[in-house]
Amino acid sequence: MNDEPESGEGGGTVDVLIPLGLDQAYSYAVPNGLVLKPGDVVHVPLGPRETVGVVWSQGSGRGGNLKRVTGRVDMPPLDPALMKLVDWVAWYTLAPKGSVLALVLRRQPDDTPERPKLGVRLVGAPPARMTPARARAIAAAEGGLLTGKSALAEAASVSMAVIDSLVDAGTFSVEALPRDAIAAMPDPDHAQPVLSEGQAAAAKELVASVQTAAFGVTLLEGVTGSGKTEVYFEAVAQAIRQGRQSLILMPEIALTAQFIDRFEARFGVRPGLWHSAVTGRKRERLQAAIASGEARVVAGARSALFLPYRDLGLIVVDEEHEAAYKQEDGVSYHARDMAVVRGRIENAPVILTSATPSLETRVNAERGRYTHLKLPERFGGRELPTLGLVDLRQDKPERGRWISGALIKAISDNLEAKEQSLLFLNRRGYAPLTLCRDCGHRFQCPNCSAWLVDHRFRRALVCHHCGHVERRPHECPACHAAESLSACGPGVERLAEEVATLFPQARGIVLSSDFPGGTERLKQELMAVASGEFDIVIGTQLVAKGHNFPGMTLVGVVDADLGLTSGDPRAAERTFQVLRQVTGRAGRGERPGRALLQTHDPGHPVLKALISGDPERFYAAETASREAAGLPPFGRLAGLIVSANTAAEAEGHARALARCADAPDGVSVLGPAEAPLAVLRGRHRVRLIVKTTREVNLQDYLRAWLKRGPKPKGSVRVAVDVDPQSFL
DNA sequence: AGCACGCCGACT
DNA sequence: GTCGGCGTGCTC
Repeated sequence: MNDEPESGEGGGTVDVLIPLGLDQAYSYAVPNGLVLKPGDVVHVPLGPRETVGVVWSQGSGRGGNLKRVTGRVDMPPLDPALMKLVDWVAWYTLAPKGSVLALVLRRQPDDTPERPKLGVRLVGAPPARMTPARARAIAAAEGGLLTGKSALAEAASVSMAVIDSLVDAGTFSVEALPRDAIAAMPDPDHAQPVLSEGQAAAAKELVASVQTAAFGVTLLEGVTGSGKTEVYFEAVAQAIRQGRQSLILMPEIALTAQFIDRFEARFGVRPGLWHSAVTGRKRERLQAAIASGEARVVAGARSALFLPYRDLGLIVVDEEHEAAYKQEDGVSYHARDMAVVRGRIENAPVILTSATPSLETRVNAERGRYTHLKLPERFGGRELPTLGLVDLRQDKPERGRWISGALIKAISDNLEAKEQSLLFLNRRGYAPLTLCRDCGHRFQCPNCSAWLVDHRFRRALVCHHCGHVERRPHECPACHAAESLSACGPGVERLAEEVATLFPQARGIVLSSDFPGGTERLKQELMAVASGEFDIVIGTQLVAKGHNFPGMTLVGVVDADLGLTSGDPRAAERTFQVLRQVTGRAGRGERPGRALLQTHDPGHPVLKALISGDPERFYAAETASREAAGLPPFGRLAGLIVSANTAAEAEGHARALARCADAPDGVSVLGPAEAPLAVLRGRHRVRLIVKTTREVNLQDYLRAWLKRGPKPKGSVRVAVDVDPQSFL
């Protein structure tokens, strides 16, 4: 029966990939009686211990004295499509194959036995001694239904002790609650959505793409409130009708109760939820349900991409432009791109949704590789806010002030009308720079080249790059002049000071990621803002997305130029996206909204595109400016990260890489001069932008380069801005 | 991922 | 003189 009679091992040999940082599968002998095929999960000896691994191929074994496979693991085998995905992602990200396999195999260190949740049921006579609390508990359990113990206690507003006493009295029986269904069957016809004409047309196209069951990517573009979710739900419904699975990828923070409610309203059940907070047995059960095909719809963060779906019929990437899709530690990949690749491998249509599509996605849409569907209007007749620029050269705030006359007027009007205002400034702390008026000394981070940000509430100087914190001194450390330190520029804390001076009667709040009291308090405050408890919100990026503020009718962007001048090739794009998001916060309730953006450069193409309301204009402007700067077009970029211990070392590596990369035709490095030096936790990382033409396979080139050197001392990683479509 | 080996800083 | 820091290398 065996093809390899020469080996003493009747089963021949297999190459086993181990989920560790190994790029090559190791060969093992297969003991007699064991039949293994690619995809099988096995136990193998590795050095002094045992590990799991996956049979990657039949033996190309090196004959001789191989260790033997210990045995098969009782687990469904990896299907060929998933193996292909692992191979592809490893090749593309330059990560060892084993590291990518680890994303798929994710062994949860979890031995917690499943603790059945206990419920109680009203079965017996009331107890001899009745008390008001007992009566309430019995009333709440009326009907003889099995109710969760703690839920019942809460419903009757009694303590658990009361329930327990009733159990002892024989009034209640204790039974195990049925395990909550991890993946109930969604009903595609549970609730028919009401779609506008435009939405229905887009939905029809998406449904058709699911019906053909062929790979294809559709960009579904529409502003917040245009009903993107309802539209792609129709594609999900179609996949359910066909008995196939759907994956909805979303940024972790987007997996909110709000989304789940909408899903439940449409399909009658909750989707399978996959994110970092789902752990233990629940995670295991969901994984099993996904592998068996029982879980029809999975909504998950980026790691859901590597789950073993049995029959994937649709992938949705919600908010495709979100930076959260980038994984930068370990295997660095962009989940949106890998989703497209998985769709191709599984032959499933892919839907990307966004209000502000990323440039690479726009490029793909423009080149016709993606179908582009637009939902132009806000649903329900709600108007988009009107946007206006304030020219700070004309309307100049006083020295040490940052709010222009026009914006002050707008805020006062809003206060008078009892409507909320949002002041957006993407800068935490009090002031971004502190200097000595006497000697000109500037406070700089000892690790990085960045200025230290004054956090006055915390009485500290903080580096926003590496997290370095020092006390804010009273005298200049260079010239020892007393009381000479001066804050330069505004942060949200300083802005709050100005707001308090200008509008002493207004109720204001500062919302930023260093909100005192942590995330929980922050959530509470967001709710408080939504219910109208504050008049003026001063916030960073944090307020740009997420919570809806129905009473917010004015958004003032304090410094719209911030982020337009940085050396980062994606800075303009990010600025455009965040400004579009934050200005879109105005007028989400009953009343129409408006936004004022303060700028020193009203003619800036990014701002003009923003004001026009047409994102295509931003894309056109960016393309033109990149061309003018001699930068390669988007879609052909790779970021290369080189780590080193000193700035000089990093610089040297960068040069070596640049020289090396210049060798083949079509690959070049936009040298270290253009690569901003960033320092992370005391370790310098140089990011190089490598450009390639489509004729040259950058991945293969870099892989070859890594093998033959000159090898830099630090680690080298390839970031994930390359466009995988070029290689599909 | 573990685990060994190996090379420089502060201690019994 | 050693203990121990973690950088680098190896596991069929």
